[in-house]
Amino acid sequence: MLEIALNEIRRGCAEIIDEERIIKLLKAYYDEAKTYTVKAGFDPTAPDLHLGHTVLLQKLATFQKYGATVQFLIGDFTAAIGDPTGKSATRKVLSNEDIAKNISSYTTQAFKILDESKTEIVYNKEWLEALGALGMLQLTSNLTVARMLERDDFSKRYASQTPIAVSEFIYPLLQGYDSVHLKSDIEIGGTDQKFNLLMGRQLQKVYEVKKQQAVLMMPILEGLDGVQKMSKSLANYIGVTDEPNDMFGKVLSISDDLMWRYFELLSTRTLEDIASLKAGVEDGSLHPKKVKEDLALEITARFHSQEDASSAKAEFEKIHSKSQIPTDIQEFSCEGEIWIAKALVDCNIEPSTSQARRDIKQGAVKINQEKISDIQLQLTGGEYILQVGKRKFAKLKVN
RNA sequence: GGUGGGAUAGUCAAGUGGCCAACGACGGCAGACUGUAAAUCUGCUCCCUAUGGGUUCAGAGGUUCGACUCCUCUUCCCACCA
Repeated sequence: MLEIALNEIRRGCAEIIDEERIIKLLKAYYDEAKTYTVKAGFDPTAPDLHLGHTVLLQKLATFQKYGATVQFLIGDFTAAIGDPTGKSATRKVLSNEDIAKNISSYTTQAFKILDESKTEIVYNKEWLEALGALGMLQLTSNLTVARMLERDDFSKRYASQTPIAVSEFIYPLLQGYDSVHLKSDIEIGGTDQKFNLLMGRQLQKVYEVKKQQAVLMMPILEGLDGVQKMSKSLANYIGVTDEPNDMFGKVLSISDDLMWRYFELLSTRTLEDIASLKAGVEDGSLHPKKVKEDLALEITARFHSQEDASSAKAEFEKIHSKSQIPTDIQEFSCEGEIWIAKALVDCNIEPSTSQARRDIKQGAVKINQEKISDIQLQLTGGEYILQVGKRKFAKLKVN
């Protein structure tokens, strides 16, 4: 029993600190039905979750399966202040309303994966605001500058003379203090959070919370390009609220190599299953496309439904494999005659008539499945299916 | 506070008086090839019913027949020194 649980917990992890502690907690759960807490912090600045976030959520769900209560920590305190971090564009300071709105959409999305009955939503504003200047000073006195500079990010920036705001030193402390207040048994986060996660351990020791939290780090999920981390700003993400068709298509568009990574971190299949799939692909008995389709189905079904997933698959095949026209196309209409380039722009499938001309010249534009080459073409009365490239469709009615 | 350097298309980055709608790289789009991909090859990548016209090189003025290029001011960045 314990072995199985542990293996599942270890799956895909980048690093575990104090695994002994986790084993003890699991043992206590099996022997005495004692539960424990797992903390994970979320930043309510971005209301849309993508698959990168779900890696963490799924790990939390695994813990729930094995006796954990999840402390779903919302960093509303830090969000209200803003983050001066130099590297990414300075975070906006959010209004309370925005934060509240983000939080509610956040949690609805999160509960597609997490078990709500075993989740406790906590807000760090509650105790951080109460900390006060004195508490803050006490907190900072636990740490030396030298220790702070151990953090990779800081030391690099210091060496390269990139500015570091003093408040940036405070953030890890606050995050660590969250663990003190919540008396978390385990905290999980991305590998980029290592320093902050360890801070929780250190502060728990100082503040004499009986035990130090174990730390489990998940790797950062690569985006669709397979190189950079999945993030909204890089537009290489799969959002959990994406339409089934989009979601299915996006999963299918990842490279074969990346697919295994997604299997490990996102699929609920067992590791043995995945290993045998991989072996099958390697010896040629399984087509990689087929395997990837299964992954796409699984992921789509998780956030929508089994039916949505299979119809997304059918739709996809219709468009791509058989190069037919999708079922749902946006419809437009206009009066009288219309010039083809203008029509494409009006139907939102081309950004400008200049671009439309170029695409027509290149043979990327089809009307009713027929390639066209005449830039001057005028459309007169009738219904047309306009297509640019493989993906952009529109239906136009000319009256 | 002082002294230098910089701001060019989605990003990086050439261009230092006309040959500039602006080299190149990345990204993006399209075509071929495929498995829908990836890799590869090719073309395109400011706007406009276009063998032409318009608007661009941080902003505002100026010099000049002509300015991304020279001058002045403004804004913002960066480096060195305090």
